[in-house]
Amino acid sequence: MSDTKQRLLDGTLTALREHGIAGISARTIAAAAGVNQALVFYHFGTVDELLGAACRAGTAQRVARYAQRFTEVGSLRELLAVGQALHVAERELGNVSVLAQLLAGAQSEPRLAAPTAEALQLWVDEIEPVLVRLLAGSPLAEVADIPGLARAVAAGFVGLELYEGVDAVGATRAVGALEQLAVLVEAVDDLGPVARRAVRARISRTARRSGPGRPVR
Amino acid sequence: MSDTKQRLLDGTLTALREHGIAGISARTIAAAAGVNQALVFYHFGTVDELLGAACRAGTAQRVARYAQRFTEVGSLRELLAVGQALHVAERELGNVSVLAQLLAGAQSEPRLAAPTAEALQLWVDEIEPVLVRLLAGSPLAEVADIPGLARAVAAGFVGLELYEGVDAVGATRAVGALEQLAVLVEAVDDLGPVARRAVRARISRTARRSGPGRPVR
DNA sequence: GTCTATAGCTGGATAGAC
DNA sequence: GTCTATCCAGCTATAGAC
Repeated sequence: MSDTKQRLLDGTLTALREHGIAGISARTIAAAAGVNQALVFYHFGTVDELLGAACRAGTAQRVARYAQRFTEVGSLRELLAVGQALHVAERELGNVSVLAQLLAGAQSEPRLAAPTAEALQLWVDEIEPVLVRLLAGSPLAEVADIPGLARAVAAGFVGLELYEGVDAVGATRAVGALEQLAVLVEAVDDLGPVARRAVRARISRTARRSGPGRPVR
Repeated sequence: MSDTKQRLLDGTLTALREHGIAGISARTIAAAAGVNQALVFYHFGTVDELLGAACRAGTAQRVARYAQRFTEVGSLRELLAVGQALHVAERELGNVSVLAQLLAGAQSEPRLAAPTAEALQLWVDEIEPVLVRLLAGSPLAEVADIPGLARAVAAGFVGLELYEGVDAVGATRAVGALEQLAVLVEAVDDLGPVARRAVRARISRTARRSGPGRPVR
């Protein structure tokens, strides 16, 4: 990868963090990258193409950096802790708030939809096996759609990132509350056999009754 | 409220839905509102001011429309169903995807932060009493920070809206999985006294142990 | 591959007629 | 209050020198 191309990819992420999707342009990107504005078009054709490429490359890099940590997660609360660490680190250097900006842009720019969906999927692909592992044998796993849950976690994380940008105190509080939810799930998993059977019975009964609640496969 | 002012407020929401925060301008707003471009500045001074005003007014209107339904919610899954209905209706007419756009814009436009935070708070103020009511007597309520949970729900909803724009199938699946989580919580609430005590004991033990998990008050 | 220069357009914002 | 006209900044994209 040529140096200039990489500088443009990095500069795109920096510019997205500083100016948001509303303030992005070949000029703001080039300024952040420290290169000439015309090189955006020489190397990537259009600004949107560069945005898509930066989204893919940047997310892949970040995901690779956290892959190891995900495999070491041993509980739902540890998963939340990794999410917290990721959030703090990425707020400074990274790619998650960038992903939120690109998701917002993709809502009305169809050409951004595919790259952003793929980038989010990279995170989902990390989260999903962790959940499969953590919830193995849990009553929840018997009725819940784990891939769906992984998607909810990834999407919810993006929503919390955006919320954090306008209300840091509220966002901290929200994360704390989610930790309590994780505690509940873990508590159910740690129940004795009798109570556990009761929960399981209750869950499968409810799941059978409710059509729209069944996981989509 | 003068007719033109209202048309501009409505036109702002339409323009945000059609072009996103990246494509918003006095001209696109005026076109959507069917008025002259200069009137944006006459009535609101700047585009950002108009964005803030539209955010407040539009959200207040939508929240009022759903307030009644929130009071009628009798279970967590009914709350999710209201969220679903809201999502479907707002995707066509509304204000939630607009809120996502404004949140994205607010990340790098400090003047948008206050209005968007207030708008999100309007939704939180609806969700919070519902959760208080639904979780009264639940083991979860004893350790969880309900206001925090309401914030997580609102922020997560925004994240799901953004995700839906790039992967509709994945988003549907995510919502289905959340419904299963609601089933779990309800199942715990419906347990007999013995099993219930076991869960409660397990939860408070874990809650005491984990510093960062305690609700912020 | 990288630069300067520029065409052509869209944007925020204002002046001034009505 | 609303319109036309306009200034000027910033934008995408390309042409052409180096």
